[in-house]
Amino acid sequence: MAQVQIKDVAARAGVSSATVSRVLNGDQRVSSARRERVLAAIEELGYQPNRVARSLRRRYTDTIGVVISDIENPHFTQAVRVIEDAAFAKGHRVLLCNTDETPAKQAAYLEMLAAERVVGVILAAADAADPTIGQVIGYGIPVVAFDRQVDDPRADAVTSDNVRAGRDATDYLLGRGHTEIGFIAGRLNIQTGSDRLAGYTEAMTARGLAPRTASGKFRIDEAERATADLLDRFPRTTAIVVGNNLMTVGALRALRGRGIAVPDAVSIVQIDDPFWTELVDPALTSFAQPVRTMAAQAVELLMERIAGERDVARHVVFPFHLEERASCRDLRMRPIDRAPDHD
Amino acid sequence: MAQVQIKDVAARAGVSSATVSRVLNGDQRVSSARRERVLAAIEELGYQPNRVARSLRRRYTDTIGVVISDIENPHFTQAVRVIEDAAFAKGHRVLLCNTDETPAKQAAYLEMLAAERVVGVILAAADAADPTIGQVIGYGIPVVAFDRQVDDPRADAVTSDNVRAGRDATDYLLGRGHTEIGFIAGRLNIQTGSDRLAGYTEAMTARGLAPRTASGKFRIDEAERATADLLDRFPRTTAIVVGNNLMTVGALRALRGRGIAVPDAVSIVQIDDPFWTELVDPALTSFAQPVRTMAAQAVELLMERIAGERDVARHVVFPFHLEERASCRDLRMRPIDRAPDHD
DNA sequence: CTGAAAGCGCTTACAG
DNA sequence: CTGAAAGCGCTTACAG
Repeated sequence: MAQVQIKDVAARAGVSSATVSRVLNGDQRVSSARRERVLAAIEELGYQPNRVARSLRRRYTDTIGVVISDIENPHFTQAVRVIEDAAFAKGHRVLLCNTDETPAKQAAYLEMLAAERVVGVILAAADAADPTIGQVIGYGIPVVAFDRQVDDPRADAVTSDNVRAGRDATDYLLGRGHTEIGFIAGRLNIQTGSDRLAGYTEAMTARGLAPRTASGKFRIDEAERATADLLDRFPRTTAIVVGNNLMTVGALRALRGRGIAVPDAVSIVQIDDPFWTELVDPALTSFAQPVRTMAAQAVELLMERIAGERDVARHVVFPFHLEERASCRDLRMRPIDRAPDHD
Repeated sequence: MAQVQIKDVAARAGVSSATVSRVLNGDQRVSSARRERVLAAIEELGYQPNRVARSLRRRYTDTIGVVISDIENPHFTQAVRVIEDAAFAKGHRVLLCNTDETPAKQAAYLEMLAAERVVGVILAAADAADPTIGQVIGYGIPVVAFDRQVDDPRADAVTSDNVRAGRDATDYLLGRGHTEIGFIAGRLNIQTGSDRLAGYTEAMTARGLAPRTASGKFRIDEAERATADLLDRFPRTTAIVVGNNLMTVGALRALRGRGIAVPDAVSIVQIDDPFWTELVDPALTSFAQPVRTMAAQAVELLMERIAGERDVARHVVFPFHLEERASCRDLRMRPIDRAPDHD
């Protein structure tokens, strides 16, 4: 209960607190005789340096803040895993915050991280325009935007080419003869949401087709409702692009609820590729992001900033890649239940 | 860059630092005139109190440590979500640590949390016997074991009735005419792993049947291998109980890899019930834990300890419940492809 | 109600 | 190589 402090160790070893501190911090200018005594005393007393005091004195911590918008989304979970691993290996701790896509929570957490004097922040922003981001950077704390760009130009960023993913997913279906293609969008105030929608819209209008969308807000339940809504409005829909992995769960629930077969009646392309995708019936054709690589990149950018090795902001964009599975039907093939055309 | 401190605010407001501190901490004994001036100065200067200094002075933080063993397991993710929410609502921050089921990492993180002087710890232990747990408690920091019991009797605990889940899952299959039942076990040095296995073994031996198990170590890839191994050793297996949700992914991969149909050739019962379960083909019959309720309970126990309201350790155990879906075949029914028996 | 002063437990120039 | 002393930025008895 009464915690052992540096002066207790010093007394036991018969040296000053300064010497104990030097041993603790690997300062070479300590005689080996004294070093041994100090080490022995630390061992005997079970001394644990108080990191709060150390941080106060040094004026910085060794903690990095990671702010994500949805801890229940495997996309972010995978990223956190990589970030935490890399940070731990470099002697950093991770203070993890979950904003639930709520701007107010994001601001509160960023303020906390600033007050905590963390050395850096990795942020999947719920609100790209949040002025708190600028405040954090103003305190000299580097910020790396992950998954989503932020407005402040001083922040580094690691993102995917979301516009392209939306476009490619749509083109994939267009190329297989679909034209009645719907889109289940994420939150439109979030870059991944609006960019993927923009890509879809671009691909549709390039072919002279009218977009047909509904918002699932990156959530399972909302996506289920949105999909039902889309099907009501456009009963002739033959294909749906779903804007992220959680919304796919909702979309599939809606389709099953109505007894609509995938891919026979409606084809599905998913943006994202979580680990359970291939177990679904049918296995889902997906556009996958290299999440782990992206997370590692984010840590790398942050470390460069913390080390003061770089002053100009960098923005790294990763491509998606197609995982072709079984959830899309090719409408150019002869339908099974019709008589063959003569040619 | 040059951060605003309490003395800057004091100077601006024409009061002492003590007064600023009192305003900050809601001390009632400050005249409203001065309070207003202080508040105005804080606003004008954009002052953010340094929490590190505050923590050092107060000798405690408002951070709680959450140590989980696998952040990529939805079971823990759901729990973290609830814990973080509840903690935030009560003015606490969460320092999240991921041990990857590694005892060494657990010890390192617990030491860090102790050095950080967190107010409490929620721990899903990778190593129940870790002496560091006792050290943390010895520092006066309450520990609540989550998901898995720890050896130190001073810790509170919130767990599920894992023995019973293993037994019930096995009995479920026995009741449907299966006898050639295998078990894909988790890590046996972890309580959830050994308890579920114990329940399975109990149910089998009660019927005079020999257990047949393989260890998937709570991991997808290991479970795939383990399942293949089990099928090699026991080709007549008609049913498998899988010890957690991630291992189900591996088990299904192994079965599909060999073209074994579920449930026609082999039935599956899963312990755990993640959100993607019902999308799998076939939807999986599962024994589900009330994870969110358990997480909320863990926070509650921790808060009681932090508030000093309770001295004796409590252990709360939750039951699993059966979600009956489509992954089990009833062998007592007449097989479709055989001629009817005469009776 | 208010302020001067001590102190939280470290680290680090400074002097020797 | 070593120690005495100052100081990190707050909070909180203490005295008034």
